[in-house]
Amino acid sequence: MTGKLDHPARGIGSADAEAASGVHRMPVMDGHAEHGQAEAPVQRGRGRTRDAATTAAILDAAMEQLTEKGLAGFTIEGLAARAGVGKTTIYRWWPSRGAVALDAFLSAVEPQVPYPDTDDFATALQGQVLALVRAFRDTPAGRVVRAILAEAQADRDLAEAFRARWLESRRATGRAVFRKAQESGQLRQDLEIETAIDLVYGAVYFRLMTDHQPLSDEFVVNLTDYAVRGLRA
Amino acid sequence: MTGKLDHPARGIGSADAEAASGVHRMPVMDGHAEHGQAEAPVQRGRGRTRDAATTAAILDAAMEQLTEKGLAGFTIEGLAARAGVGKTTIYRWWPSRGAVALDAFLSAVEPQVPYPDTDDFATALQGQVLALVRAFRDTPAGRVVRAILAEAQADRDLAEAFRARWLESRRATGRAVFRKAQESGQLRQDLEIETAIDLVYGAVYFRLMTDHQPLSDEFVVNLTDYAVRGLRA
Amino acid sequence: MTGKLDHPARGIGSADAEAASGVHRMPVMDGHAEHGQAEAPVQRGRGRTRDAATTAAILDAAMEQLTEKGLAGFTIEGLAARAGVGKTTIYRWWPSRGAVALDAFLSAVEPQVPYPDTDDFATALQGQVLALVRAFRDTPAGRVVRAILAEAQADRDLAEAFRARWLESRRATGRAVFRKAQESGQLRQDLEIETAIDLVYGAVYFRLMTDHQPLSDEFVVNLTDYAVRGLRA
Amino acid sequence: MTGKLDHPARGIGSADAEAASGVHRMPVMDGHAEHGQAEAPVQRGRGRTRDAATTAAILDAAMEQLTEKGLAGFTIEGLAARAGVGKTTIYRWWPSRGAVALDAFLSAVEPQVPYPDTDDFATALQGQVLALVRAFRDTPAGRVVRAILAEAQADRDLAEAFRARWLESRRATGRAVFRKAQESGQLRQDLEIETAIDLVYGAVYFRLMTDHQPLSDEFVVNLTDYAVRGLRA
DNA sequence: TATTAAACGAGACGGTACGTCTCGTCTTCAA
DNA sequence: TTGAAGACGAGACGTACCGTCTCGTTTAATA
Repeated sequence: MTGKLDHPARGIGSADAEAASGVHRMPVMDGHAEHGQAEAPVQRGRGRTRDAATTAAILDAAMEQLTEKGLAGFTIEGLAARAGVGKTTIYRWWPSRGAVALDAFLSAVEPQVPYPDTDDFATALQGQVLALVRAFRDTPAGRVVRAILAEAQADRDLAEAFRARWLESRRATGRAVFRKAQESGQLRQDLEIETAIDLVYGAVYFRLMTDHQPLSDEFVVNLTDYAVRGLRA
Repeated sequence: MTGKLDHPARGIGSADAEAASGVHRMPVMDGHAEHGQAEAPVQRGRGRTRDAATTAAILDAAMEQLTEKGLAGFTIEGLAARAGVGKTTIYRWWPSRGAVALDAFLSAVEPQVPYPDTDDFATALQGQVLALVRAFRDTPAGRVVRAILAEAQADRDLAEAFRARWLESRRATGRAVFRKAQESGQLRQDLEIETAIDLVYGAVYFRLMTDHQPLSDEFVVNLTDYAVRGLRA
Repeated sequence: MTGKLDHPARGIGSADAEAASGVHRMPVMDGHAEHGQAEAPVQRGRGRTRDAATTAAILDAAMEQLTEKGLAGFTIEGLAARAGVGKTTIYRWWPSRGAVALDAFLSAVEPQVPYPDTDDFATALQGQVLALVRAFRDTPAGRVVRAILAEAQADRDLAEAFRARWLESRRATGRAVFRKAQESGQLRQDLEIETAIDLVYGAVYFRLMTDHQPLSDEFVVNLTDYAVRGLRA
Repeated sequence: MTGKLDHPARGIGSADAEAASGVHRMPVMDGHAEHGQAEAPVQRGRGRTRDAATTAAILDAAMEQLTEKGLAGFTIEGLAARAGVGKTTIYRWWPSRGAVALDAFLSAVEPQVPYPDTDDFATALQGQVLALVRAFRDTPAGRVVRAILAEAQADRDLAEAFRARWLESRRATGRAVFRKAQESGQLRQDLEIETAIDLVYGAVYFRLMTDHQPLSDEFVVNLTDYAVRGLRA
């Protein structure tokens, strides 16, 4: 939790602890949200319990809406209509459209994206970048990330949440790979790892956002080749 | 002109010819707009002529508004009020708020940004990246570019215009430097230049957009160091 | 309902049935609207119910605005501001400013306007015309009717609504008086009643609209005198 | 001239003198405007003289526009476009759209509408009312008068001009007929003539404005019949 | 015959109001 | 208490015209 938001189960935040444990807790319901760890539905008080189907409908509708209509057509009102849900229900659980988009994105994409387990740094890096680029290029994920990043430029909470729940979660994994390669002598000892990571991924996000050149496989091959040469011992 | 917009002097576009010639024609008036080449104010028919002061007031107000209020507070209505101008006048010349932002940005930033003229590639690159990073970090330019890029995610025309009038215009210069270094043997012969450029600048724009790490001078030093190593012969 | 408007409670229409029963159903809420007959608030589904205070505020503000500023100053925007209400709320219930004016007028004037109960036709007629003329001359009603009639020249729905809800409702009463006088031998048997009514009231509305001569009591006396002579057996 | 308007040849006004002489001076150009009396074009200074064709084009376009599009579609901007004329030219000669409409109406309708010259009052009256009703019913005149009257509800100058240049001009003729009939004993001696005129014409304008019953020939026959009975000695 | 001032077309300009859209909040009823 | 429905105040959107103001061009009386 960022602590800035007063609602008990709001859809933005939950970064620090998760980053450390590598586990991600979704604000969405069971089944959709849980990954590797049991979690009680937190039953408070008496009233009607939260409807898992409703939450799922909202997140699914969000992905569809974003994919079909793009950022401009992604409104809370339209989302509510598409999901067959009251606006109140959305506002009860998420503070903004960006927060919904982020949750929808994470719940859809997170399950994917493995990390090739190789000892060869070059192979591992290329494999991972290729997986990311293909997700951005061939699935709705690209469109959605663009939307979230755009939205985040005017929404500090969303920016922070995206950083913590997507970027940092992936960087953590990446960082480990870089460190292992450093220890095994494949990368130079004095490497500034954050900059090194940006060297590779910055280019990917840059093409995603500006689209000035395609996110081709060839691009990934060249990019990782140049990067590995630049970072090795 | 992109040819997609029917208005003779609309604020987005003017890409193709300019990219080729390296000359940029602003939709704004003389003085503001001209760079190195005489240009007729394009007298069309009779009517009252466009008011240079008004255009300037709008662009100035746009920079102020964006800097102070950010993307969220940058509305056509607010801009008109601040510039002391009718909304109609803005819509007459620009198709969207993004287009105004782009023109305002270019007319404010373009005059700056030199290119260090050195034969040493590493020095030249570092110098230029440093200049860009400092502009993004220490002037309103960074905020404005973020706003434009965000806006461009939902506005294809703006995306195209930003690409053509800012990115491409700068890449053209950069490309020349990369090629010269290639010819002098400082860079490998089979270099895929577009990817190489992204290797460097992608990281800069990534940090600009996500803000996960600061755009420090040290970052630039490391970044260009790694890149140069990765790209050399 | 005229059936031309798709909204369940739109401010124009509701003519036919009402004319027949002499009962008028306002689109406004209870208290304001009901006249002599119980009526369910038409509960549709769940959502928040219409706010009677808001409706009243709008109609009151409409009367004030029309009275003070006249037709030219009677804008939806100004009305919303004066009533402390969002424009949306007005557009939700009325299709045009004319419709608001009509409702405001009817809800303000309807409660008044008795009909002298006499067996003498001449007396009854003069009494009623005098009441109408005095309302037009001495209360805001005149100004408002002029505005509505003006607006109706370019708005067929409003014209129809004004006809049905004001004119026809009053003609129905008048027609009865004329018929009774006809049966008691005070008026000629072959009287074309519609024309007869226009003979009297046409002159009143004519002076209201053109103001070429004052709507004086003396005018009413002469007018009804001439008319009674012209229509008697 | 009303004296309220400062422009030398403005399209509203010219009431008093004309009413007295029965002659109507149009602010429009020769040929179109003059009726029975020579009039100097009032040449002031040297410049280019007013273009009769332009004026005619504007008035013709005004009639067409009003007839086709109605009051709502009758805008200065649209009129200028249709007439192939600059807005300035219209504003130079008329203070408002109502003024143009009035001039257009008068220049189109005035030439018509004779007055049957009979000694029998009933015949004369019926003849004239019939002519007016047919003009309102079967020509664009009706539509245009409705537009002008509507506009006049929010434009005192137009109201005054309409009264003086159309209503009063016709009443003057009518008054003479009523007086002659009074002298010849066909109408009662103590007749209040203004009211008497309204008795007849009020009904016509009422039906024109409200359209609650058709402006049929039969209506005219009954109307004048009842009126004549009511006014005779 | 050249001058010159008004008329004229075009259209830029600061405004106002339009009617629509979406926001985020609030209120009501049903589950 | 959740959730769907939807009323509500707020305010920006992009458009249409308003009436005023330059512009450059045309036209005809005047000097």
